[in-house]
Amino acid sequence: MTTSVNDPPEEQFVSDYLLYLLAAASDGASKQFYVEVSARGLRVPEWRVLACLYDRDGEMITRLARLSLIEQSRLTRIIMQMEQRGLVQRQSDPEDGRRVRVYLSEEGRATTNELVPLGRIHEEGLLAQLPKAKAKALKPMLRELLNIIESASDVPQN
Amino acid sequence: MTTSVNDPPEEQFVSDYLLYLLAAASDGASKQFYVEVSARGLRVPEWRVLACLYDRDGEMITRLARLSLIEQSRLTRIIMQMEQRGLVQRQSDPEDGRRVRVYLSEEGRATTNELVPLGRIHEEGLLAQLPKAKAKALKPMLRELLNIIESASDVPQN
DNA sequence: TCAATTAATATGAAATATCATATATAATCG
DNA sequence: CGATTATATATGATATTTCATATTAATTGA
Repeated sequence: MTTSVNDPPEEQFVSDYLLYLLAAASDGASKQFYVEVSARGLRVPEWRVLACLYDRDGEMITRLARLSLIEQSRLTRIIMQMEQRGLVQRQSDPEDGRRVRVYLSEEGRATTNELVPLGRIHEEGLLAQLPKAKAKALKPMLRELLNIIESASDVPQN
Repeated sequence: MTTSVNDPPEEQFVSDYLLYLLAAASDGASKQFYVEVSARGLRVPEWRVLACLYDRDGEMITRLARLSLIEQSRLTRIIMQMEQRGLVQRQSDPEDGRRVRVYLSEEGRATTNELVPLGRIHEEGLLAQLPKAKAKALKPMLRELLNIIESASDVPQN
């Protein structure tokens, strides 16, 4: 197998680099689902917050930040915006006045209840295009990788 | 197995959501490698650009943007900064005056030549913590997923 | 109990990103 | 050819993000 001098140079690194594959897959998948997210006037970080609250309504800012992969001071401002738009309500924790707990509003819950199933459908749609065995193996593998990564930085997450 | 009323509520969605697993793994892995990146005065997007140029020195802005997962106007400004700092040089394509081709400078190449092997080592370190079979399967699986994602939006990438 | 320390969130100021669109060049086609 | 359309990059204006640190509340331990 020969290579013409005018062919694009072979990629040696990026396209086979784990961190690239992860970033590209994450980015691409997220852009796909952005169709649904943006149709509801949201951006991806806001959707992530809603998804976290779907699982843990009333969670505090710091933990939401960890779960949603958003830096704390940024999340604080995102939550403030979301409160203005009526998607969530903030309430300081009576047991620890430092904490601000974030709750879905009616509207926020309605939107979330729409998006979560759509997210599952989107995911199924992606996995359905993989051979069955691989589709079954992908998420457990990512979870295992994630455990490895998290145990390295050993901040006992959330 | 019972659940105390005071246990944190079970996560139902996020921690098992493909897009979360991808984002969290990507984010976490990238943060790990950021130790090396920041030690060289770079941020992650700049490192991504260097890595792309490692494979394709002289690539044009638009394609670099696709490869490095950075929006074009943002990349334009990043490249300008990197040129100021002496990491790359811009040169307009003699065959197509609209194109700006980006080349590694000596210094840029030196830094890249340090980081690429470190990236490989980091990757190996991560994969080494997975059972062998899974370590072997992970990247091909991600590549397959990425193909699916890219073929969906069918902009014949780069 | 009251310093001192730790933890949670907010905020100011600067840097960066985003979105739409301008500009410049190239390609197409009547 | 010359007009029209398409492509590549840059830029302006605004919004967002970041980083360091301020503020407020809780915890610890002398």
